[in-house]
Amino acid sequence: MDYKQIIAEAIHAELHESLELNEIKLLLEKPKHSDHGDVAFPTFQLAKLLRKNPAQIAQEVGDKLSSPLIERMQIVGPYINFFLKKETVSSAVLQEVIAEKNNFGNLKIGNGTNVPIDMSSPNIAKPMSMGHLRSTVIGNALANIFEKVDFTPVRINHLGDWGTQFGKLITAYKKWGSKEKVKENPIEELLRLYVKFHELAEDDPSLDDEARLWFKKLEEGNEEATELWTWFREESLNVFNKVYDRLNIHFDSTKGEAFYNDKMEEVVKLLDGKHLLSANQGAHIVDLEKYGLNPALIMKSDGATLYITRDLAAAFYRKKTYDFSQALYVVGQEQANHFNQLKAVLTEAGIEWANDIHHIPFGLITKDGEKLSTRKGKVVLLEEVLNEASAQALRQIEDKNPDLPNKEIVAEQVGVGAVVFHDLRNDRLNSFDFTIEEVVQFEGETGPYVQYTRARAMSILKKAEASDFDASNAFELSDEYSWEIIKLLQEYPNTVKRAYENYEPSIIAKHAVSLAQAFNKFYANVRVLDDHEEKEARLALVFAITEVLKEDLRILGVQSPDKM
RNA sequence: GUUCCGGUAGCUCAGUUGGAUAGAGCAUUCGCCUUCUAAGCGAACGGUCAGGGGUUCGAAUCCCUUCCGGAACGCCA
Repeated sequence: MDYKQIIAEAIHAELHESLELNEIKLLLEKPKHSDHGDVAFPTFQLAKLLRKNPAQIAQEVGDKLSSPLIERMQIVGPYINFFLKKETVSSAVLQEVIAEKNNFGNLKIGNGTNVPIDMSSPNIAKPMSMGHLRSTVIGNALANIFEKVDFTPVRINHLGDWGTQFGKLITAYKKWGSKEKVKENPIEELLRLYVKFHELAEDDPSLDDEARLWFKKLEEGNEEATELWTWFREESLNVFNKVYDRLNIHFDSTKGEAFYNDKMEEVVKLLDGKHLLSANQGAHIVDLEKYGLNPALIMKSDGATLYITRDLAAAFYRKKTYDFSQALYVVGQEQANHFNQLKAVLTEAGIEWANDIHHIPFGLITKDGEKLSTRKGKVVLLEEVLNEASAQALRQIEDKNPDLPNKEIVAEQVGVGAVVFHDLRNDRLNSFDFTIEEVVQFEGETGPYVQYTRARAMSILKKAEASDFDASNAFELSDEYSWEIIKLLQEYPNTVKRAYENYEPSIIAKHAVSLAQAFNKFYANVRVLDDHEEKEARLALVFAITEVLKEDLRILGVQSPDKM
């Protein structure tokens, strides 16, 4: 139920000569303080229009208004404050949630069109760090949000399985590596080799030459190089998949950078055909000065292609394969320049879908104030963070709820939930300095707090043996505590819409926290299971809470244990 | 140097399109488990919204400017 709409209609009935219906709706606001009512109409704009004192207008208009939804009105200076009939609104909102269940909040925006989402994209032979977590969980949450508003998301893991680093890796492996050690501990060993390479290459430039040579061989299909590359890739993927399983995130495509090796020549031809390429110090560039950007380097002086060439090839491939309405790239904000270039090159080439490409940037994670860098060995390993979180959750369960069945499973859901939720609860673009204490928290505005809240609600439903409700019943609630919940439930579709429009999962996370806070206040002050004339309506409210919290968490990629 | 992000309570952050008295969580102190899970609830403490100008009936929010922090800026991805 959209009560703002109904209030707007009531006002419009009196003011149709001065303002359009949606103008009125835009003016309506949600007061910050509950003693200012549920909806407020400020009359400043109207005062300007009618050249009258705003307080006077409020008085005159307010006197004439009426609607079955309005319990009472209060005119405070230039504001008309509306207090809604809690019973009527509660019933309508709960009927809606009960009828729609987890589909509550679904919107018809995308017409089912495809939206490829470039996300996660770890580099082969390197460990997954907290930085990859961000791309992975933000991408997954956006995929869920897009699905909820009727798009068809395509989760693409654009693996970093190509590039000059493989030349370095092969060089390092041949010099200092062993098959046994890699088999034993693939990522750790490959990382050790990679770090060692960089350390020694600082004093010995011949190593870089050798690495370049090996990469060249790899590009030319040299057997030994290809064999090593394939092996590194396989071992790495096995390790990654374990983490993805724990996060419960899966991909529709794992076509990585290597997949586009044979598709870049076409890009170069296309750009050349449009006379966009110019030679510069032996390299081929697209000049982007008119976009205020530095030139895009399409081909190096040695003939090798670059990152942007590959991403252009990928963009064309995705358009051809998915005919997308939008294409998202969930990649750190430090690559904003790259995506600006990508769009600018496509625009220069006259590609009409260039503006459907959206870079979804996110903030940097640092450790002790320093940027994480695999090369320097400065990493926060994702797997270790998840392990620690899960272990702490298990300790918490042993302490607070030792009789809980399936402790390990719940501990994993709670621990991983804490980490994922932490990454999604704030604005994507915020940077943060990593500390395990902050990430693995179970109290306050955290994932486990939301999970716990829902588990308490589930427990009430179980005791009442209430699992389903008839949406045609009336569910009239009158107390202040349920009213706060009702208002938050009512906002849900708009919350989903805002999350979609802003590509911002944190809007969902904030809604989950607000809802959980409102429910915990209700829980502390209102008895549900006691005999009371509103008991059935209260149970329905509890049911609605469990549904919407679960849906919020599902969108974020967090599990909802029924007990914890 | 240029461009882009950011600066709100001790710490981490909210603050739809500009609206009434700037809000949470953590931390600290103090209350609440014979009643639906205390991973909870309540209370106290805590602020020149970085500084200065401007636009407006009204600015944390928009514009200009200064300061501070971070990032990016052709042969890595």
